[in-house]
This record gives sequence, C-alpha cells and structure tokens, in this order.
Amino acid sequence: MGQGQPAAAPEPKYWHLRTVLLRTIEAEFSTGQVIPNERELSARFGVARATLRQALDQLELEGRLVRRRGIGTLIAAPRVGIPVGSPVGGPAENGPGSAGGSTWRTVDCVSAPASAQLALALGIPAGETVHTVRRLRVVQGRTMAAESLHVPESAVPHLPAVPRVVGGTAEQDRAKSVLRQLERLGVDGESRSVELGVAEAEEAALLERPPGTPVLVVTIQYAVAGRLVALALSTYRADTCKLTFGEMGKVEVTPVQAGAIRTAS
Amino acid sequence: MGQGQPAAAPEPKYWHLRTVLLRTIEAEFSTGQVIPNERELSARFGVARATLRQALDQLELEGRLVRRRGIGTLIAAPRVGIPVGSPVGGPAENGPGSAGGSTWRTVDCVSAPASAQLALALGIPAGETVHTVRRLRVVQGRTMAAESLHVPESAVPHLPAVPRVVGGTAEQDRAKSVLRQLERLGVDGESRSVELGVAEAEEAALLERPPGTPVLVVTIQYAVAGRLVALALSTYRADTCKLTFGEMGKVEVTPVQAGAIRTAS
DNA sequence: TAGTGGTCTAGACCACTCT
DNA sequence: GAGTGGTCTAGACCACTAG
Repeated sequence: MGQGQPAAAPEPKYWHLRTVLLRTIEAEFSTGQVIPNERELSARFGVARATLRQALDQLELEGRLVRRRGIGTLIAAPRVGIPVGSPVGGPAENGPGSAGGSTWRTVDCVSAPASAQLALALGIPAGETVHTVRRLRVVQGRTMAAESLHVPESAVPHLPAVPRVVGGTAEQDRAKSVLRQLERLGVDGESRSVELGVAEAEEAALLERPPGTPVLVVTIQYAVAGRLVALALSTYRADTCKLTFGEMGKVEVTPVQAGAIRTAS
Repeated sequence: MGQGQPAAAPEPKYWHLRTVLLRTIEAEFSTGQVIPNERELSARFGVARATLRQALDQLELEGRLVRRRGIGTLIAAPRVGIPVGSPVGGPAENGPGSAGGSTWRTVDCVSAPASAQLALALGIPAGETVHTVRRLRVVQGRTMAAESLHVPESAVPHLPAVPRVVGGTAEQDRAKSVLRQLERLGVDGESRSVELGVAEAEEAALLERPPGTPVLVVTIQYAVAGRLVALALSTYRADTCKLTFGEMGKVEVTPVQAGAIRTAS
C-alpha cells in the first residue's frame, strides 16, 4: 500500500527531545538556572514523563544538567579540569587553566591482609599486610574524587609497626606516615588508566551522590626501579570532572570545550 | 506510633537487583554467555520489566553486560586496555599487556574554514582554513574510537594546496599527507584530557552503536615549541575501552581489574 | 513466525526541600 | 503543605534476529 520512505531508522522520541532540549538550554538558559519541571516539560512536548526523563538522563550524563531532588533541574557548570598527576601525596598540583585549590582529605587508614584480587594486582603473596589510605580529593571546596591507595607492607618497611590505629588524629598521622614513606622511595614510574564505572554505596556517599552515579575510575600503578610499590584506585565524579593528563610545564593552552566543538560540526 | 528505625534511606529496588544480578553473573556465567531474557528475569524477581531494565542499564554502563536486540543479554568481555599515546600518526603503538593490533582507518579528510569554536580552541583567527582528518581506531578487528584531527593550514604550510579532494584514494592520500607533515614538525609536547560524553548520530554510526552511547571523550593538544599545532578529538567506546596513559617502557605490570578490587572490598 | 531487547504510555506513590 | 525529582508498575507496540 505504498509505504513511502524506507523507514530510515526513525529516531527515538527521547533522543530527538534531548537534541531539542540541548539547543534550548544552550540558547535560553545559563549556568545555575532551573529549567521548567518535568511534569510541565512532558506536557509541553506531548510525551510521557518517563520519556522526557530519558532525555534528561542523557543530558545529565553529558554533564549539561544537574537534577536536585526537591529543587528542580539546573543547568550544570562546565566540567572542572582536574590534573591526574604524578605526585603521590602532594596537596596542591596546580596547572594554569586547571583547577586550583586541590587538596586531599584523609578518611581512613587501615592495615590489613590483602584480598586475593588485591594481592594479584600488587604482585605480592595473598595475605601479606597492605596499608590502605582512603582519602577524598577536594577541589574548589567540592568533593571530586575518592581514592584508595594501597601500599604493601614490604614496600615501606620503615613504617613504625602500629597494631591497629583507627579514628582520630592517630589515624591521620598514620596516613601521613604512609604517604611520606612512599614519597621517600622516589617513585620513578607510573602507569595510569581510565575507565567508566559506577559508584557503589559507600563510595557514593563519600562523593555525596546516590549509588549508581557514573564515575571515572582511575588506576595508577606506582613503581620504583621497575618494581610495583603502590596501587591507587580513584573514582572521579564523571558529571563534574574532566581529567587532564598533561605533561605539565610544556603545553597548557586554552582549556578546550570538547562538547561545543563536537556538537558544532 | 513507633516508627521503628529511622528509615535508613531504603535502597532502591533496581539497585539491589543490580547487586544481586552482578553476584549471580560473576558466579554462574562466563564471557559471551546469554543470561535469561528480561521478561523471565522480571517475573523471577517479582518486579516490573522497567525496574529490571534499570538494573541491567547499570550493569551495561559498568561494562559487565552487552545487550543485543533480537538476541539477548550477554556477559561482556573484560575491557580492552588501549594506549592513548603520543604518536600522532603511528599505526601500532603496542605495550605489553595492552591491545595489540591497533590501527587507524581514515574516513574523511576535508579542508574548510574553522568554526568559531574550533578557531578558539586552536588559537587561530576564525575562518582560517583547517585540515580535518577523521579516522577510526580499530583494535583487534573492532572499531573502538572515532577521531577528528584538526590541523590549521598555517601549521603545515608545506602541504600541496589541493582544492577539495573528496572520496577515493585521493582523499586517503590527502589524509596521509597531513599526518606526515604533522609528524615532521616534531611534536614536542602535548596535553591530554578525558571526560564522559555520549555519541551523537554520525559518531555513533561510526562506532557501530546507537545514538546516546556513552563514550570517553579524549582531547589532545599537540604543540611544537610551545605553539599549538593540532587538536585531536577522539571518542572511545566507554563500554569496551579502558584508556591507558602509561609512560611506556617504564612500568607496565599486570593489567589491573579495577572492578574486582573495588567490589571485593 | 517466535523470541528478544527497545521504546513509550498513564498513572501511582515516595523522598526530599523550601516556605 | 506544596512542589520537585526518584521509583515503580502493568501493559502495549515496535525493531531486530533467527530458524
């Protein structure tokens, strides 16, 4: 009966909506402003609320929107460039154009036998004691990442053997000791990787986000003379972070707005 | 009337489901196997199909599952480690433990005036001609990334002035010329960044994925003597890629399974 | 043709924030 | 209490793949 065009893979409604919304918010809204609520938008576009939400989900994943329960949906600020650098413990590693005021805040410091997985990754016998420092990376007053730094006992033999410090300033001191010892080793190589993940319950809480929040999982292997001495597992908030791996001091030109260029083509 | 506990922020059903499913598939399934279909799973767990799908969405985002229309839901293979390295044009940049057989396949090569956004990012006057090479990164026979390499005309003045080559081997040659000229410049610095994004229509097609697919957007600024000479915008499939930024030749120990360690804690 | 995942709907209720 | 986003349901239909 004359089907007209060959279908041409009809674009899903939610995807079309996302595009329309993106154009709208770029043209008519600015950072921090709240857009109309979901029920109104879904009515305005003549779709079910679930469909509208699918479109908003996309834009949130792209870091263009932030949704706050009880408040509304806001235009997100551009992502913050965060250097993922060599210094193991250094508090501030500022690069021009990048985030200033980056600090680490220690959460935890425990020494415990390595799990099978962890031992494998560290290249040590299973069950060997590993010092684990958990800390948060705070940039411009906002918690951007949670990190677990694993250091096998054998790599930092000069650490005073404290049985089991937990809580208070004692734990903070313990964490500092581990970091200091690690720095003294003179790390001369590292291998970094980035992949997509989601924050689980505890991690999510540290990042002040709900479980399931997308994160960029950064794995850093620190080595001394070709021998692995530490493993850092960091999860960065994917909504607000742009990780930078600059060879500092060489180039550090204008921060590029990738989204704008990719879309503009 | 005695409310019992202080609520304790009840875990959403879909999140609990995700955890249960994750444990199940880790224990009882292996890479490539298909798990029961959505209708059966939703019945088995006593939830609506939409709720089950929310759980599967999470696991897919984590790279644990792959869903294929008309086929079923499969256990995904572990992510492939892909070096994001310095060589501008080099075909294979293999690191031990990382992906071998990495090649680039040229798609496009056009010379056109820079858009405002692109000019800004390249630090050139708007409207200056820019050579853009689009190519795909193929690893182990699978398309993993799409890249747009932008080189301002002024950076590679020795390029033969071809008016507008499109299609066929001529375009391929043109692309090679641009890459060769760029290599001859002797790039001595670069700045890289990674952030989360989604693939739009055309890009998604190149990556053989539906629109909205999560990608890792890699931005590389190439410099010669402190001057920006090229800008590469690459989008890597977030489901299958783990990007590695190793200082090659120093360490390259066992590839770490971040997920396993993060979950095992 | 049967079975799969993908999209969409209309409606309900909950958890949270602000006033 | 009013308004917001977050979760969940039950059902429908579509697009794709396979035998």
